[in-house]
Amino acid sequence: MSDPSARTLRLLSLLQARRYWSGADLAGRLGVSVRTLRRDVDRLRELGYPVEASRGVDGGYALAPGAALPPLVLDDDEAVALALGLQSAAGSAVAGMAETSVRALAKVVQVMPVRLRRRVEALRGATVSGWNPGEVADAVDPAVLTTVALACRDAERTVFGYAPPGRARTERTVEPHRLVSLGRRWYLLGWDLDRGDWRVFRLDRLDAPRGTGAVFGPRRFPAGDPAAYVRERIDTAWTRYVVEADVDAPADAVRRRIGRWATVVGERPGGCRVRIEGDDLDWAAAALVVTGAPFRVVSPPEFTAHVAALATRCAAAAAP
Amino acid sequence: MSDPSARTLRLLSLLQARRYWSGADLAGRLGVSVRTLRRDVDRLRELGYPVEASRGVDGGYALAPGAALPPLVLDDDEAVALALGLQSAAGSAVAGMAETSVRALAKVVQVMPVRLRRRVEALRGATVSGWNPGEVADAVDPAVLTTVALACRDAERTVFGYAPPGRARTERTVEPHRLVSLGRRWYLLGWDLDRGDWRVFRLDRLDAPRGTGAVFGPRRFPAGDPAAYVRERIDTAWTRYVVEADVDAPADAVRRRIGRWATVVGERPGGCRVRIEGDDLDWAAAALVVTGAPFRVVSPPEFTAHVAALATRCAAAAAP
DNA sequence: GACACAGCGGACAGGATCTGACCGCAATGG
DNA sequence: CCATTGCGGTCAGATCCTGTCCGCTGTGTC
Repeated sequence: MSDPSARTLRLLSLLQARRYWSGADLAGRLGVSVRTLRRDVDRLRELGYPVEASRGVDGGYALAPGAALPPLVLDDDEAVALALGLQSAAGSAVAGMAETSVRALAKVVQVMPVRLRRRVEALRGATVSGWNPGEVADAVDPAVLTTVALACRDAERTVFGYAPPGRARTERTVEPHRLVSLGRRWYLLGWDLDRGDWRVFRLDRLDAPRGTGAVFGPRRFPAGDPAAYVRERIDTAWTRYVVEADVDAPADAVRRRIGRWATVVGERPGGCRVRIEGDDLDWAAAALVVTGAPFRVVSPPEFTAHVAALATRCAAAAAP
Repeated sequence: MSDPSARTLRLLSLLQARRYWSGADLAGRLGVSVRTLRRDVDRLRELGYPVEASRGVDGGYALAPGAALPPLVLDDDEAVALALGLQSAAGSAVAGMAETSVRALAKVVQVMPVRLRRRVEALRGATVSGWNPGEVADAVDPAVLTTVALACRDAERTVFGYAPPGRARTERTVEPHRLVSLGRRWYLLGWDLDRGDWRVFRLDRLDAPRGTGAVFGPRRFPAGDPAAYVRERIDTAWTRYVVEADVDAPADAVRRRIGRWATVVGERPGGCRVRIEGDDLDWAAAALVVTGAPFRVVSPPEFTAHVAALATRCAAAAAP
């Protein structure tokens, strides 16, 4: 361990693996004298990573939170957990969070050893995403997601198969521009080389993407905000409904149980009104079932009919 | 940028920020000659990070997956996404995944700048966890989780408030030993200094934990496997039920929609039998509702009654 | 097949850096 | 008051690092 730069990296990882280190310990681990260790610590501090030192008996060093996040040194298990966590965060509904998660995920996956990638694949089967179950069928393969994200970041020409609804699968060659997450779907905005025009692709209809290795120069996207462009272009025909219902349970309790899917829009003693938006009436009904409380449908009429049908369905299910 | 170790770190981060770099670009960014850049690249390779180089026109450098994950250099947004992702992964049901996620999360949080930590806090409110809603009330505060995880890792004596069910909150001083995740609850196994014995604490009943700074020597846990010990000690009295039902929908479709909560235990043409385990009958009923298909309750009798009640509840809800 | 491009790596010399040793000093806690 | 532990100055010698120069080797294009 003679090389200073290797040692600096190693020191950083040691300081992340355990909080408190005595100077002698660290010096021993790095195979240098304490004096040199002190110099290394100084170097880290100059690089902006605040290493705190305490003197006296039980003194030692600890890496404190600083202005910037230091390079994270993670072991195998942690890396796998991270990849899985980011995958689930990629399905998050928070604006902007999904894109960022995918970016980070792509970064990690790019340099992740193959054996770890295999572990992630294997575990992904076991950990189903927490998405609205009605949408799981449309879920994007994380491998596709990260491949495309990397291609966007690196401006790398990409080939993939694409199957528009009702039409045959074709091969496309595209200069990927931006990934856009709308609702719970992912879209790729890119310049279609075969068509010679900007196109929007739904990621769940896209398969086997691979970079060609060819890097393209920056092509200006003319239409301003990519997200807005995608929003205009996509098929907004799928039924979108807004369900409202009165629930005979305190707003707090309701929020606790179904706050993820519903918003409380009105409150009264012992009850509240909730609104559920989505594109699956069964799901809305299920949410109201989970409250465990009596409720009354306010709107829309289709939902009233749906719940009535559900009543007979349940009655039949409980019949001997 | 004269210091080699700073430069090495920076090179690593550049290689993570973009995939392909030409030698000249990298040298320019680092403020050194191409020759020195080559030497730096060699250094990285010696450290075990496989930097691939390609020659000829459009040649350049790229960081490839190697034997070990290189230190990850993340920007602010990515770090926040990572923390949120790991938080949700900490609620994952996959064995062992939860513990690892928490460990990684603790590692990140320890060195995360305060401003980022605040952003994570703020966003956590917005992104509700994907847990079984029936359990959200028992959710552990991630701050508590990470603090305790760090204390375990660093063998740091810890003080916290603890409120056993039905008894008053008391202050405890503990040498934390292991975090155990069982079902969807978290437990801390530790040596209670006041009681002079090993104790198990439920993390959702624990508040305001803080390290005392005192590091304790390794105290051997005598009873073998901590997880088994905790499993024995905890209150297993909460009702646990197993619901089975026949659903008139193909197994594939059912799995796609409610695979997260139910397992398909039998298959027949056009239908299948599912099993749902948990501690909330409403939740099981909701899962069946989400299938959108007719079903029949097989067992247990309580559930038949529950579904019958649900039928009347729905009928009432749909009544004008 | 010739050519340009871009990475590879040897050699070299001057200068900068790094290291361990030794020193006294400054907090800290018992 | 004392042991412990980190801090930082100084020094000398060894080491390294850097830019320059050069010829070589793949790669893709014309």
